[in-house]
Amino acid sequence: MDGKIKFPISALNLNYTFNGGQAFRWKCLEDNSWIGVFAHRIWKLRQDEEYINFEAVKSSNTPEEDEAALLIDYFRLNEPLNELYDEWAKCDPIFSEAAKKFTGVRMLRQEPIENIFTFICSSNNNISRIKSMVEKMCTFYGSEIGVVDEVKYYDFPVVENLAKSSVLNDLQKAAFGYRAKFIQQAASKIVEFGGHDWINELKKLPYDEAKIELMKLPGIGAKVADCICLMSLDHLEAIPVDTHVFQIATKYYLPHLKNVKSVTNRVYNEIGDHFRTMYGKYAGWPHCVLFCGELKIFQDSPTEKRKKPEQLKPKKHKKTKVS
DNA sequence: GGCCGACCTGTGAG
DNA sequence: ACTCACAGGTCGG
Repeated sequence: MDGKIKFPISALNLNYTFNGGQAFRWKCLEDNSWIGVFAHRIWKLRQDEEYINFEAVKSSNTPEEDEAALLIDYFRLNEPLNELYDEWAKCDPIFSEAAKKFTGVRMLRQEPIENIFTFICSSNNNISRIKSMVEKMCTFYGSEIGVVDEVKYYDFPVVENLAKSSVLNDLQKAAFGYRAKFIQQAASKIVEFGGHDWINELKKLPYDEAKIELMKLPGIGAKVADCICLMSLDHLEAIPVDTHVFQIATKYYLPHLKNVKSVTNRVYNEIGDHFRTMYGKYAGWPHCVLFCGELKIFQDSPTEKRKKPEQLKPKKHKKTKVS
């Protein structure tokens, strides 16, 4: 490994953080290390009790940087997570319960362009297809960073590449469906608005104004805009209200919304405001912890199935890997 | 301003 | 094998 950061595993859980619906490019390898891309590098991460061990591969034309600092920024390691958990637990017994299992969930600070186009793909879509679409964008339009374990890794494409007119046809052929048009058009608009300067403005604007700006892009409605605000623009009070969050809200906090026909703008804002009133400025973070509790991927693990008895049905042809 | 239906396509449960 | 609802929603009427 290239380096290590002294950081307890109790305050960063890579599994919950990477599989909690924030990012779509991280993969867990058989030796329990994680491999993924950000900051123009291929990262291999491996934790032990005390340290985050890391290895970073970059292309020859990528400038040197303090790579530990890049990790600290990406994982927001300077945020005292245990203290924050304590605060949120005081505000909310439901959080307190979820926090017992979901420790070390960190809001990543992702790259806005990647975040924007990933979440345009996410709408009305399933996780595995979202992942494959993101990888397609990277291999089609991203530059190769390097090879690790005989696998090529690509950077997320620059926005100018996604704005090209040929992208529409390419992505339609690659089965992107109606999102092909959203991607090409959104990229064009971002370039038109000023590219990275526009992105940087969004970070400086107040949350609600940044959200309005984002919603000028095709394929970005309230929910996706909130994902982007929360995950890559440092607006941690954003609460993306999707089907899962709606379920959580009606089950635990706002039962009167149980039989609304659809999540209208009014309902959407009521749910977000409820979380913000409860938790304050960082509301999106504890929301993310609660969200983990709703995800299928984190349920029914053999050691802790206590949710639904009917899921104890015998599984056919289930092969268990023995390591 | 709120509500409703259509929407590309792959995945996974039945 | 073969449906068919659904997937971290958005858009236009």
